[in-house]
Formats: sequence, structure tokens, C-alpha cells
Amino acid sequence: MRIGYPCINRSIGCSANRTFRLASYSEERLASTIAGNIACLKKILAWNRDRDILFFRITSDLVPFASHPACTFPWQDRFRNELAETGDFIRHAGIRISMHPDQFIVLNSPDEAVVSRSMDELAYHARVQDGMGLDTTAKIQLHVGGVYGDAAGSIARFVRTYGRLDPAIRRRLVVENDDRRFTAADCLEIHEQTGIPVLFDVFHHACKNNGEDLRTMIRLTGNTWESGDGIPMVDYSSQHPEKRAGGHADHIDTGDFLNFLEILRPCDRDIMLEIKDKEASALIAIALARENPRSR
DNA sequence: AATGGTCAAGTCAGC
DNA sequence: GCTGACTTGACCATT
Repeated sequence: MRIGYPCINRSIGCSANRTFRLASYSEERLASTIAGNIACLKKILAWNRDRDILFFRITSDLVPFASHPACTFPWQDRFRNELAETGDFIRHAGIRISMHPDQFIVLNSPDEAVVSRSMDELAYHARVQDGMGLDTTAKIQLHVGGVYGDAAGSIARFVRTYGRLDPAIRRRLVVENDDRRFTAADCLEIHEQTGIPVLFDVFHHACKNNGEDLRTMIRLTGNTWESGDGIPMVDYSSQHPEKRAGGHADHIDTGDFLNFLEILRPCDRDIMLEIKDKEASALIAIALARENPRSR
């Protein structure tokens, strides 16, 4: 079991998701931004490794505008060495990597232009992981997409589009339940038709479900991951006490997390903490997991 | 140096 | 019809 956090480290003082405005786009600006982002990513990974944080979500902003028509810069060639070195570090440290394209990537959109742009953006994500030489246990997690007033039809559209994806994307793509549109059961249905692994989001499941037993869903979603996909990933968060239902907590709720660890037992999972204070909560979660080992 | 409007992109609930 | 939320704020013109 690895425990990690997404994208940003608030302790180090650098950011791996620097970007700039499209209006100020230039190759020089892009190249210097990418160089800075990769340099910071390496610092974060080393900081994590030193603290046994062995799961990390790499920001989608590592290469700004990578899939935008304005970007003709051959970043994968220009940063070949930097990407490969980062990948070497990741492998030697035993770190697990995920990425999570943002809300604009919608494979089941009825608008073919949206689908096309989404595929380009997924190809970029795959190229980052390929450039690092990561195996297929590194994943790209995506939600099903929009409902458009017809959930069944929208699931069918996701399945059809999945069949069109480049294998370089397909071997890394996993589908995740969201908090208001498609449940883990919907994702399992998609798995039946495509074979895509299901990344179970515990908090989203609490927000939207069909009354399924939590342990059962953890087991069923875990079964969709084959050996080449690695240990199943799960996303974990808890409700922010003041925000709307579905709002992520600022800080780990230790009681809730311990309860989750107990429910998880005896399944092995890599846990991504989607909590605002990032590495601070990850360090606490790792200490809690140590005190409450999975195998007795 | 601090601040507030704005930023490539989609969908949808809530007002 | 507009705004905010989403896995994650950061950029930049202006004061």
C-alpha cells in the first residue's frame, strides 16, 4: 500500500504547474516553463521519497498548452533527457504515478470537436509517462463525462469512443466514479464492455451510489485491475465540515481515515489523498497506516 | 508588494 | 441566463 497526494507540494517552495497566458506564448517562454516545472517535479519526488510518500499525481500543467494548436514546440524531444531522468528516479525510488486530466476532457461528448480535443490531451498525458519510460502501472484517470439527459446513451458513447483510442492511451487509461453523474456501478458496467480498470473514489461513492456495500465495491473495482495495471488505485477524501456536500476537506479527518483503513483491510490499494493541505495530510496518513498495519 | 480580474478547454446544478 | 464547482490556482495589469 502506497499513500500519496496530488500535484502540489506546499512545503518545498517551488511549483511544477507554472503556466502563462496564451497571449504571452512563445517557444522561449514555453521551454523555460517546462524546464522549471520538471526541475520542481524532481525536487518534489525526492522530498516525497525521503518521507516514504511513494504515490504522486503529476500535474497536467507540466507542459502548458501541450495539446493546444498554438504549441508546435517539440517538447518531448527537447526534454527527452530530463523526462528520462525523472522516470529513472521514479522507478528506482519505487514511486507510483498517476495523472488526472481536468474537466475539459470529455470522451463521451456528443460534440466530435470536444472528443477530438480530449483525445489530443490524453495523448499528451500518455507522452509524458512514455517519455519517462514508465510501465503501464502508471495511469491516467478520467471521469465518464456528461449525462446529456441520457445516462445509458452517454455510457454507450464512452464505450464507443474508448474503442477508437490509440493503444498508447488505452493501456494507461482508467475510469473513475464522480460525485454526481456516474457511479462506481456505472464504471463497472463500462469495464464489462471495455476491460478498462475502475479507479474507485471513496468520497464520490459516498456522495452518489445505489446503496451498494462499500467493502463490496472496493473489492469489485479492484478486480478490474489486471497484473500489468499494478495495485488498484483508490482516491480518498472526506467531507469539508462547512462546504457543500462533495466539498473536499482541508485537512485529513483521522477518525474517518482510520475507519477507511479498517474497511479496506484486507485489500491492498494505493491511496491518493485528495485533501487540500496535500503533503501535510499525507504524512499523517502514512503514520496512521504504519500504526495500523494491514496484515496483522 | 499586494490585489483583483481573468485565464484554452466542458458540463451541470443552483440560483 | 449567469455563476460556481470540479483533482489542482497562477498570471499579470494595475495600484
